[in-house]
Amino acid sequence: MSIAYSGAMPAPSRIHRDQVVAAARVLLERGDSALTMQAVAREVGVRAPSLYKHVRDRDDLVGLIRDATIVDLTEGMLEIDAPSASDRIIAYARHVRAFVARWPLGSQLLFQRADAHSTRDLLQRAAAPVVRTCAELVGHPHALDAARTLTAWVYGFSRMEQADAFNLGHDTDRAFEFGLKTIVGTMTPTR
Amino acid sequence: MSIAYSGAMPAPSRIHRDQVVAAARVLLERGDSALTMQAVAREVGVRAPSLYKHVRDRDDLVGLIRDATIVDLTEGMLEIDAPSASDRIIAYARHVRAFVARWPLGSQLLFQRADAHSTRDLLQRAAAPVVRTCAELVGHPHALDAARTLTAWVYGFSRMEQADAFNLGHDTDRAFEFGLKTIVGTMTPTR
DNA sequence: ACCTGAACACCGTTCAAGT
DNA sequence: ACCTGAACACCGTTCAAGT
Repeated sequence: MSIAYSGAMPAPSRIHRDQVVAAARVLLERGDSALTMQAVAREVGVRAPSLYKHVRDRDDLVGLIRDATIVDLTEGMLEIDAPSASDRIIAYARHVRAFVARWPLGSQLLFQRADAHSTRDLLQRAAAPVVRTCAELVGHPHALDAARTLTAWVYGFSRMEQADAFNLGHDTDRAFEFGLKTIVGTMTPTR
Repeated sequence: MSIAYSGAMPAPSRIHRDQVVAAARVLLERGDSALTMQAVAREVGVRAPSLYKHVRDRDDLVGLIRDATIVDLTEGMLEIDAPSASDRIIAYARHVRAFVARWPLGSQLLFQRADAHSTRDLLQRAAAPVVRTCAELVGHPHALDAARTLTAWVYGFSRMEQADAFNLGHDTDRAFEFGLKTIVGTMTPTR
């Protein structure tokens, strides 16, 4: 045997917090009431009380889901690399829409009141690529305002779409592209 | 005594469903976990089991909160009456923002998945004034698209604001007016 | 015909006891 | 040092018994 091992050695953790959070994210998508500590525990092959070695309580777990969701979204944003700034903005918006469609419940946590400083940092990091690209398009003085306008719209639209509000159902893609063109149009004056 | 009364007469309901829902709306704003059947019951002066004469279960109650919230929002919209169409659009947007600020948790229900047909109808009725005014501004072909773009933005912005996301804190009013001017600007070409 | 106490199921959480 | 069964508190919900 390659590694010295003693039977009296403390038991190494069989699970990692990331696995817990990942399992919880999936369960949440089956509805808020599906996210029970027992279900999460079963999913990671352990009993419910063991989870409290990795998360403080259920609220803490939900907070961790939120953080993981923001990080996941950010990673997708960072993979986007289009030549022109306006193409990049468009790609960002489409990515957010697809992300919300993939994690409808999880993405609802994004803009839930967040007191935790760390969460606010993560949100800021997620927004950075959009703000940067907006700066290229409209200059620094209005970059932040423009980025917020785009973000608010794309988030709101995606949420409405998931809720199937306003009978958006019929032609969602067309409706999305209309709004996108409208918003991006204000950043790229015809020349 | 003015009304004939018999002691054997069935007891008339001491509470009305509207009171239950109204109490529940207020409790929800203290956090989702504050909305317990017992708390609602206490608020209307009754015991928890009695509530089941008026609502099917807790999920049903939340659905009723959502519906009442939409109706409340709609009533506020209908009170708005500005001379010019663009002034009305601006007033609608500001009203939504103020409404979300007043009912942050309740308004989160607005764009939660709704299967109930009645809820979809209520949402449509809430949107009607905005759609109508957009038609005045941009003509019928794009009225729906324009209304959706505005609605998505104002809802998204308000939600971000309530979440205190992106450190919006500093100058929210200015940020809101910037976005509003941007969106309304696309509906009222400078002439 | 509404209201209630008692009872039950289920979930979050703690903790002493295992390994 | 992690894991677990047992136990407890709390909440949603049902129901038989009151009026």
